[in-house]
Amino acid sequence: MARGVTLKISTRGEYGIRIMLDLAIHQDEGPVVLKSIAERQALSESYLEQLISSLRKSGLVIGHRGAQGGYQLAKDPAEIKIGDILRVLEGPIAPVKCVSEEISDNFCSNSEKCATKLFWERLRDSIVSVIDSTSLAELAANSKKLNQTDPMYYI
Amino acid sequence: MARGVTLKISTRGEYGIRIMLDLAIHQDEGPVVLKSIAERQALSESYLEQLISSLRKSGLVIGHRGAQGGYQLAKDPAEIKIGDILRVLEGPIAPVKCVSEEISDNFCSNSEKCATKLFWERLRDSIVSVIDSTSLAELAANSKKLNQTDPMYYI
DNA sequence: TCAAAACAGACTAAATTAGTCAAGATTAGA
DNA sequence: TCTAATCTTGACTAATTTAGTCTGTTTTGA
Repeated sequence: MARGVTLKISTRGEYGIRIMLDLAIHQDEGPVVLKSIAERQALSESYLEQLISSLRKSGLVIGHRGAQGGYQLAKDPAEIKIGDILRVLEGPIAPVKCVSEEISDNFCSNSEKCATKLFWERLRDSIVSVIDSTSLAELAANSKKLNQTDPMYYI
Repeated sequence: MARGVTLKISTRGEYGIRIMLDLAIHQDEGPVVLKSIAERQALSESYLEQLISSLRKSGLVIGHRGAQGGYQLAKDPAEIKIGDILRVLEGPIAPVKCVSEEISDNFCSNSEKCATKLFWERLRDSIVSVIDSTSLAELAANSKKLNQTDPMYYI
């Protein structure tokens, strides 16, 4: 059986980060229209609409309707962590459900005597520390450094 | 939309670890029949057959056929890392495919100029360091410590 | 020989993923 | 005020993956 890949995220999180990074890079150009993001990233505008809708409802971006409208980051890129984006688009971080970040509904009666639970918690904490210590501002700075001679930046 | 959970593994990996831990704990009782593992863990024997088949083909366990048969670990539990089990049952570690542990088929032409790739690599390495630094022997020792007064151990 | 066990692999239902599509609401500017 | 640009909502769908089930075959110790 051709298996996939372990501990992966879906396109929601992956594309969501690209949307946010695009907004961070074009921050001082006024509202950015979704169509231009979709074109730069070569992704479906309809799909991105779905994703940015979640980002807006969660307060990470602001939408301006009507002509001359578009989207903007709601906060300073330094204040937005990659973990924030992933949690909005993919849910709480948890390699297995018994160590979810959200309050559990004690479905597992053996929690206190569970040896693997300690392991899963260790893994979760390691993931959390990486995604919550990286900000959009860092990624944007990296992107500029990598592409400073290039008219078109890549994400 | 009710979303799931970020960076999770499937039941293949989760149950696979429980199988292996069960085998480690019952190591000196001779071959362990799958049925008894299925009963202790309250999981479907048919499904576990599928999983242990992969574990056997990959050389992590040995199967003894016929009457008085069963399964045994192929190596010392201290030599078996959790990462070995996860890779067999779930595939290579990769939060997104462009940073898969396996050789990539350069599907992404922008790799060198990709700011997010550096981030994904950091996340992958952090995950890998946790799963490859924990052995079955450690989990088994933990389990014994947590359940030493209990006639039935829990995993 | 026979019962207990591993082994093989086709099959399936449900859930998730990765979108598409159509219709409406809001606003800036002519 | 009109209208084009843009956001916003949400129902819908095809493909894939997950999480198993089921039926049978082979091997082996007693």
